[in-house]
Formats: sequence, structure tokens, C-alpha cells
Amino acid sequence: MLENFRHRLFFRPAVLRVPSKGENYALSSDPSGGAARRGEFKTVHGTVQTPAFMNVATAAAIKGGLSAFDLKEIRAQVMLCNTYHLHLRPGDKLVADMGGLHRFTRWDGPILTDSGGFQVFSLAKLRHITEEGVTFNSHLDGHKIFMGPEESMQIQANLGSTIAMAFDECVENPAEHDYAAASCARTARWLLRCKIELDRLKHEGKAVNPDQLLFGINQGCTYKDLRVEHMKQIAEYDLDGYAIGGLAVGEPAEVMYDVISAVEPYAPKDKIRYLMGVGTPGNIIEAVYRGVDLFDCVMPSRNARHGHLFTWNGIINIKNLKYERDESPIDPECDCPVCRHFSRSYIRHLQKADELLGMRLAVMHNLYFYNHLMERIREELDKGTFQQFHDKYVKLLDTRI
RNA sequence: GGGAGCUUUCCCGAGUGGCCAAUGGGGACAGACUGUAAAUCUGCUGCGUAAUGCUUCGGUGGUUCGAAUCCACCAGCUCCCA
Repeated sequence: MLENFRHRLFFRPAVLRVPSKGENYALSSDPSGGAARRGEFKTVHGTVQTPAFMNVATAAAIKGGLSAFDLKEIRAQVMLCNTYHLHLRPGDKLVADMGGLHRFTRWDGPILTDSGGFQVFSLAKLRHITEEGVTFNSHLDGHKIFMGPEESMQIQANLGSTIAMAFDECVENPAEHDYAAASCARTARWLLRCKIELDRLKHEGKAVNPDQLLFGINQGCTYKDLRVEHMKQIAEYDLDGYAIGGLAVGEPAEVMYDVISAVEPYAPKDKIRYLMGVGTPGNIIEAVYRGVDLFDCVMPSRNARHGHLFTWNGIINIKNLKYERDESPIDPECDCPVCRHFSRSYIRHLQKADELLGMRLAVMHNLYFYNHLMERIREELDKGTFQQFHDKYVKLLDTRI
């Protein structure tokens, strides 16, 4: 496997803190293990500066009406699409016939496709799991679909993403230790099947992207013993990257941070680490602190559609009456295209009036905020001032104002 | 000129004697949202309280133990006949 990820350690937390009065969590990284990293991740679709945020475009579009061209405008590096959703509609075969996701969407940067594993969790009422894979009832029309590791890889090979994710089971929280153990053992077996199948597809010329990378996914619920054992196991498969999945599914943030700290020392140092589905700006800062390189989350786009906007002074709800006559931009400290041109008053009006533009502008701002947050984090790591940045913003950015 | 019907809390609209401060929508106000079944969902919307309290269903006056609901008159609106 070619080297595709180079990183430098810029920061090691030296002091273990305990929660002080008024704090509901404290940094608890193991000083010998967790460490923020500044890196570069090379792919055939371009190099990703890490830590990075991946912009979620589940059905090959950013909800709220943003295109590939808008993604450039908001300084996005990576787009993320979904295997299950694209398989259902328009169908991965159609995407392959149209030349793959890059040609289809006109996004020429890296694309990561999630495997459908999260839908095993989120569509729990519509599915049945066996060793072979998962049977779903389509959320669109109810028809039965089967997806296992091989099917997920075949679909992702058709989509031609830069990075394919292994097909996993994202277990709900809380879960019994026995169930979590059995599930992550199965996820490990599925991972091997994924690797074999993707190698076969590439070897037989059936992958739209012959250089498609494969990331494995660590599971084990909130049980550190399972997490560590599972990570040790999948670390031996020499994958292109390692994800931590099954977090931020209802457990307290401190628990999530502890799991990351526990499992991080066992993730290969020279491979990129991806924390799936996370999170708030504060979550991301804490996870970077603990050695995570890559993130994705629906929060900036979904919340934007609902009027919940991120700023460098905390979170605002643009629909609130107090912004009715507010001429200032969403965030006075933001230089995104939306903040450069439009007032809170105008965006509030657009959202209250259900104008499409209201969602579009809000989504552009929030995604810019997230991508810019990652830029700031990289700058702070480069300058060696990430600790101060962390201390200033980790709580502030998640606070409602 | 004659006849019929209607008028409900911000709006639409249920309710036709007590279980009605009054169904349900909409709007307003606020909250939730973490690998997107999410342009969704939740709360709240007469005043006030710890609470059995107070004011309200076009207006006024009646009937009744009790009225948004029944009666009379008045006002406004709609339709039909001349």
C-alpha cells in the first residue's frame, strides 16, 4: 500500500485536568497517547489538509440547494455521499453509467462514500441483521433490499468515490456488552469481506475509480475493552484509513471523548483517523485534541435549514424575533459570501417566509463556518497555539447566545 | 320592499344548554437536531395562580340553578325573490 498520509505531531496534551466547578467535563486525554496532528492526505482527487471536515451530500447534493461549485466557494475540501441512498435513487448503476460521482456531480475533489452502515442504525425499524448482511425495507416504497459487505462494495465501486467505507453495524446506545461484542466481531468479519470484495472489483476492472481507498470502522459501543480489541484487530488489515464509528449516538460527550482517548493509541499512527458523524464545533476541537484527523456531520447543514447558525461568539437562531431589524451579518467575524453581503434581518425574513434562499444562505454560512473552523485549527497547530485556541473556543462555540 | 342564512379566542374553522378558555388547521413565539426516512419534530399561544379564580364566543336585554349554545331587539355581512 502506497503511503498516502503524512502528518506531524504538533501538540501533546501534557496536563491531565479534572473538571472544575461549573464544568461538566474536562480534558481527559492520556498524555502518553492522545495528540493533535497536522497532516496531509493524498488522494487521486487531490490532497486534503488535515484536520478536515467533510461536507455531507447524502444524495449527491448538499441539502439546502448547494452544488459542487458552491462547495468551492465555501472552502470545502471533501464531499461525502451515501451508499444506501444513492443505491435506492438514482441507482449506483446509473451513476456508473454517467461516469461515477465525480462526473455526475461535477465535484472534482475527494469524495467519501459512507457504506450504509449508519442506515443499519437509523433505519432500525425497517431492517433485519444476519451474518450475511442486512435486509432493509426501502424507506421510499417499502420494497426489500439486501445489503451486505459485498453489495456495499459493489455499489461504492459503481459510485467511484475516492474513499469507500467498510460496511459496519452502528450499534445503538446503550447496548448490552454481549450484543456489542458480538456486533463488533461481526463488523470485523464484514471488514475482511469488504477488503476482499473491493480488491476483486478493482482487479477485475469493475471499479469506476481503480484507486479507490478503503477505510475500516472501529466499533464497540462505549465499552473500552471492546473498542481497543477491535481496533487492534482491524489495524492489522493495513487499510487506507481508520474510522471511529458508533459515537455521538446519545451517550454523553465526555464518554465519547474517553472512548476516543482509549482507542487512539491503537489506531495506526501513519494512517488517517476519521471520527464519523461528529459533531459540534466543541466536539471537533476535543477530538482533534485527541488525535482525530477527519470529521463529517449533518449538523451544520441540517441546523442551518432550521435557522440554527454557528458564529465565533456562539450559536444563534436567526428566526428569533430579536433579529427582525438586525442589520449586522450572521457573524461579524465571518468573511463568508453570505456574511459579506446579507443582513440577519434579511435572512430571518427569508427563513420565516420559507424562501429557498433562506435555507441556501444559512447552509452556505454554516458549512463555511465548519470548513473555516478546520482551517483555523490547522493554523493554530502550525503555530503551536492550539492549546490556547482550544481553551478559548471549545465551550464558547457550542453555547447558545 | 320581502325572505333565508351567517357573525367563535391573531386568521380559518369546530362546537348548538353543564364534561368549554372552548376540537382541528394556519400564523406567531420558543426549543430540539451529531456517518440526513429531517425544508422535520416538540412545546406554547385570553389573563392570573400553588389552586377549585377571573374575563371571553358581534352588541344589548332576557329565559335558566347554569348560555358560545335558547328567546327578543339592534348592528354588520352573504344569498334569494321583487
